[in-house]
Amino acid sequence: MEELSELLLQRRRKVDALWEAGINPYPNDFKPQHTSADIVATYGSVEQLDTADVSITVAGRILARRSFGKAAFIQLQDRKGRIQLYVKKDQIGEEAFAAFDTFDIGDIVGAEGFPFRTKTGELSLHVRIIRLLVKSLHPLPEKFHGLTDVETRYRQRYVDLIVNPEAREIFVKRSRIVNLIRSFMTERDFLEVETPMMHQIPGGATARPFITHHNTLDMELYLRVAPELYLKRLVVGGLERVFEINRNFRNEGISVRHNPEFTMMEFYQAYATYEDLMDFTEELFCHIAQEILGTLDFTNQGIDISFGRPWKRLTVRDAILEYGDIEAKQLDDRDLALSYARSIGLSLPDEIGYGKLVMEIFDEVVEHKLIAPTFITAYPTEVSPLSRKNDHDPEIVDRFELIIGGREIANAFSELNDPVDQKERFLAQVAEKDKGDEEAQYMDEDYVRALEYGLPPTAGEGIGIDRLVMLLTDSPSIRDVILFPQLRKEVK
RNA sequence: GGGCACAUAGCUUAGCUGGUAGAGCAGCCGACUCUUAAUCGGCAGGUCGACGGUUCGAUCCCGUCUGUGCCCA
Repeated sequence: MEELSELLLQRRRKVDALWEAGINPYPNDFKPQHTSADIVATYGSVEQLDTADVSITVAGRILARRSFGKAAFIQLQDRKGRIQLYVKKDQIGEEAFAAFDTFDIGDIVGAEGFPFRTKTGELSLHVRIIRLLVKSLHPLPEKFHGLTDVETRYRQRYVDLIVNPEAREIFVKRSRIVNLIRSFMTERDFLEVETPMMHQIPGGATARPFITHHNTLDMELYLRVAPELYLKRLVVGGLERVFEINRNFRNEGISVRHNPEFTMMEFYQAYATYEDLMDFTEELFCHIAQEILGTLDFTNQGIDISFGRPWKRLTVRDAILEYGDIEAKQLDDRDLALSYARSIGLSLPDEIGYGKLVMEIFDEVVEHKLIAPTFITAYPTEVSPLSRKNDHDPEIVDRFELIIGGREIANAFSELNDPVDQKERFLAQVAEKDKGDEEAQYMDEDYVRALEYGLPPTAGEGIGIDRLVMLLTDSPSIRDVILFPQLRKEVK
């Protein structure tokens, strides 16, 4: 038997007392017909309320209570917001008022009454009937500061959502953003699909997978790191425009930008190029910002960001030359570039490939400096095993990443649809894996076979939903936009 | 994986060069029929994250561990 604090014991005694009095502390027979927002919508603009014959029913959690002996104000919170209730002894009756007196902050109640304005003009509900619907056994956090301890906010998100309206708003916005994306895609004739989360061969991204096991089939399975290879199989199958909004899992570190499971929207459009997708992305992002923020100009963590079009486009090479302290002939020479990389503090093996080296330099000297939306293009073929080679320069691919606020938000490319080339690229990845690169990709024979049937010329893109939500809700950490972020085991 | 910081009542927190803790809110009792961080009087609530060490004595100093945050890889 766990030891309970005085506070918790008091609440439990109240529940016991209710049972003993023949009252169920957890009834389920109350149907609220209105929300707090309904009351405001209907009566909020009416100055003189003559509504004593109106009947409103609401339900919600008691967040605050101000008692005066024979009357009290309580603040009720439901899914739409908050509304003040006025409870008066000579209105609800002696017995009901005695019961009401035992209600605690945190309890869930149902009430019936009529709207009115208090002396100070606040629209409130004048209660005729009030009932306990759920007895809460825990005291809520302090009313003024709320819950600020980040660990508790993440571990007990339900408490965070009860007492911190800002937290709730973030997740309401997140839902709206996802809905906007979904309808934007659907209106452009994209088909929403669901592809496997459990892969026999993890593919579609350079990342370490989570491994799991299927008992009946006695087979190792991997949680997907990306849906890419399955979505492109669908394009082979003739579903020329598809998208999926779902979770990816990557067995990597946790940071303010990384959660082991995170949400991506991936989409593929036949007969499009990566350049088409840059325009498409600008349109999508501007649409979302306009709907969510009402503007294309906003601030994120105190820094001004504008979605004003057109967005800057820059090759990886030009970006390094612009933001790094390095000359072109230095960057273009592998050995000189390697010594430059080491001079800025990167520790890299001697045998590192030139493409990887360039991206290491890019990540170090450029990425965090790109605040305004910027499309970075012309990625090394070596680090892009699923992208189409550039027609004029086989060392680079037709790919871009979108960087906003110093963070990668999207990744897109014209798809590699030459099965012979794809097989060679897979083999190069396998060689890297054999050399010990745990992030290198696996050979996927069936995917090559699908390409052999013919993948239409296609472009595809992945957009990080969590990071997009961070951007539009001004959240400093990915944990603020994921309802239940991953944490270590809780200590008792 | 490395570095730095933090962990005190349900919540938000104070606590000086080491002498075993103080507040606000919440709670309980009492007063109060228009408050909104309601007000007024009283009361209670703490193995100071865990385990070791130093010391006559540790919330405080040292070590290890756990959790969290930030930075780096």
